Amino acid sequence: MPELPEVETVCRGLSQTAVGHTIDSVILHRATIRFPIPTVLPLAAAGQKITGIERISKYIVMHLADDGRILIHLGMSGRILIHEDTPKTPYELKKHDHVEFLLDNGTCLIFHDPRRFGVVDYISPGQTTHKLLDRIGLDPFSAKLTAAWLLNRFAKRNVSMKNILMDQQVIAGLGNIYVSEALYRAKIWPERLASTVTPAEAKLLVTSIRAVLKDAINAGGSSLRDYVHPDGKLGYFQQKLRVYNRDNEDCKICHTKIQRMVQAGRSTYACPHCQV
DNA sequence: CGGTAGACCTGACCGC
DNA sequence: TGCGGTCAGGTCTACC
Repeated sequence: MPELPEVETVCRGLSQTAVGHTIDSVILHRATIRFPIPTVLPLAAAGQKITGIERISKYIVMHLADDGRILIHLGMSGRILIHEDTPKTPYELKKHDHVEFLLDNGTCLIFHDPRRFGVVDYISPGQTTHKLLDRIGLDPFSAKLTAAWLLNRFAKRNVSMKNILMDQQVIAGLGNIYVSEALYRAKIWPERLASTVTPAEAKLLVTSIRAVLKDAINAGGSSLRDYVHPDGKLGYFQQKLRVYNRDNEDCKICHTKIQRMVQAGRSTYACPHCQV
């Protein structure tokens, strides 16, 4: 369930359970995901203490004591399961458990990804660039993200608001759910061209994006358990969604029917009355 | 360069 | 119960 709030929730869970502990071993059960998982990962990571967990947009970065890093992206269906291993309750490997990280405190971290759109990569200590990290845009919570910055990026862009907000090279972290939610709060119709956005709209959009993500992170905090005992479904913030997946249901503000449309092959939801 | 389909995968669900 | 179609939280790559 990975957009930025879910990734943030995973990172907070990992910070609590994994930071300060040493990786005893890494087991690759299936290295053929979106990109092949480097075969050096187990050797490079074994014996390394995890010194920190960082979220970079939707990427999870696990910092190691020797300044190496493990990079994880959850794709569409990825999860990180945290299992407290004891001699009596060893972790039972399940289908689509592709990587196991065994820590010295008995914790077992499992990268689980049925659709295999996710990424697990190893960045060695000296490596300063990365194909995937180098191209991502501003974090939504970055102070650099202002209405003026957005207007500049939106200028003469001949794409819909939905699609430009999905573009991770502009703002990195929004996904299909929260783009609809942010545009609803900002009262902007998803098919509007980016170049037509006004300064006032851009200002409201910035606050809307942050508010939506913050709300979801707060709700996601209570769904941390899902990553320990995953049940495989949408988290608690599903109830908090105002337009996403609410096709033909009433707008919570004006009671107009929420409309579903398809943009770039993905569902978008919006209120035809509140959003212009 | 900007913009857009297609590609990669599995699983859940729905109508027949 | 089975089968085919559709849809799903992402984003890279190839092509106009």
